[in-house]
Amino acid sequence: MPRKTTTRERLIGTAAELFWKQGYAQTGVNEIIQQAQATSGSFYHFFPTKEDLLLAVVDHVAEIFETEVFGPASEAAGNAVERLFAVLEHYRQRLLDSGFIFGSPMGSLAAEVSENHPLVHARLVEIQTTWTERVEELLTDARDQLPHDLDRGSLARFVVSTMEGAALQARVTHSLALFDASVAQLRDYFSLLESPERHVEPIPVQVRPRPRMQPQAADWRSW
Amino acid sequence: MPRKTTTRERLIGTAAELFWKQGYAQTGVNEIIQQAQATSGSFYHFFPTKEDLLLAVVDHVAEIFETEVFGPASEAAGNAVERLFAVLEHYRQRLLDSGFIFGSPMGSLAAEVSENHPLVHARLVEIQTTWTERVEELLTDARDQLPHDLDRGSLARFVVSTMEGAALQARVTHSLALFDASVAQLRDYFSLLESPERHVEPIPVQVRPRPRMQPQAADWRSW
DNA sequence: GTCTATACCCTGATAGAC
DNA sequence: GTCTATCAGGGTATAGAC
Repeated sequence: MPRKTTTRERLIGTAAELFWKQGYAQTGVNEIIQQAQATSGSFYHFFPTKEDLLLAVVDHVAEIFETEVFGPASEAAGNAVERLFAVLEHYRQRLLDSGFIFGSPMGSLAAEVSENHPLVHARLVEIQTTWTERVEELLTDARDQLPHDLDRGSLARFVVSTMEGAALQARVTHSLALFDASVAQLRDYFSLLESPERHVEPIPVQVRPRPRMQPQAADWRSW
Repeated sequence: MPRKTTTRERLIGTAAELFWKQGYAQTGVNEIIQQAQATSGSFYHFFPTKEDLLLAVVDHVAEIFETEVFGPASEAAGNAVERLFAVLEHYRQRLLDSGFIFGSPMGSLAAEVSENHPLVHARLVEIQTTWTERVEELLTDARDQLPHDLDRGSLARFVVSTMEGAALQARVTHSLALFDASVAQLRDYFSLLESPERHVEPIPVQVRPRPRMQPQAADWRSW
């Protein structure tokens, strides 16, 4: 892999950064070309339109999450819950390394782009779904540490929402305070879930079956 | 208040909607003018530049949150925790009424705009801080229902992050599934916090003082 | 305060030589 | 695959009459 960076790769990489920093619409093609040290001709050779570049950037981001956030975390030490928090730790590191521009890159792109670019929007939803499934898998691996009546799908969605919200706010405030607070609270929640009085083994006799959310969530119709 | 809508108000209102839906940069001034049934001349009479309109829109959104999300919730029935969840319920309603456009309006604007418009960015951070304080006040009102050693600032940040993340994702997926799941989990977390074995009164003798997050969060340096 | 008309620039995109 | 030169169109903003 001593191969040098190709023009195509440079274009995608710098476009990704500029899109995170300034948004898609605010970033001109010329700006990308200039900063990637390419030319107009080669740009339109690789990407017939700006939207094609956007799609490539989205895939690029998905790849980063795979290779630098979820991937490494799944090989982290400790039990499944620890691996889940390793995901957050890696996210945090990306946030820090990028000077806070890598905050909810999917979410903010989606917010800007969803209306006018259905193709891109569909891809973004797809990626987000993948993340939620990844988290749910980790929760399934951790099922023995968690209450047996836990709604893992719901908890996975919660984790992803929190992750994205915290990252977005870290980006906006240029500070990790909110991100760290959120992670700490999430850890506290997990430690309560893992506590013995809550963690009843799948034994017929159930100790004080505290009513879970679903019943009283009746008025929160889910669509 | 039978006063008719002024041109200025119409401009701000439609601009707000268009900015949420398409983003700031993707929305042309002409588009706003047309949809608000105004004209170029009157537009630039009120707003010397497009950025000035953006500032007005941001304030408008803050006002909506005040009058339709936080305000009504603070008069809701029930204890302080219930009032907190009333905030989320009102947010949910706005999300629904707007056809999911009103999802993290501050967060997504901030993401798009922060780099190039320092003034707007500052205002957005300020507003976000206000929300966090509002939530923290509610938690303070609810202090008797919560563990006495609870870090309320941290929990408030967590609630806001979750709220924003869930709203953003509701918007992206055009579904309340993630939002509702997040609220349900948050409720579960609160119910665990409120549970008797956790809720030790400020009595010298403390029952099984489970270590809270702060100690083990040492490596999560907060900036 | 509101209108019409228009200036001016930067945008994404193309053509065709090398 | 890469370059330079250039186009057509939409962008923000202005001028000046009413």
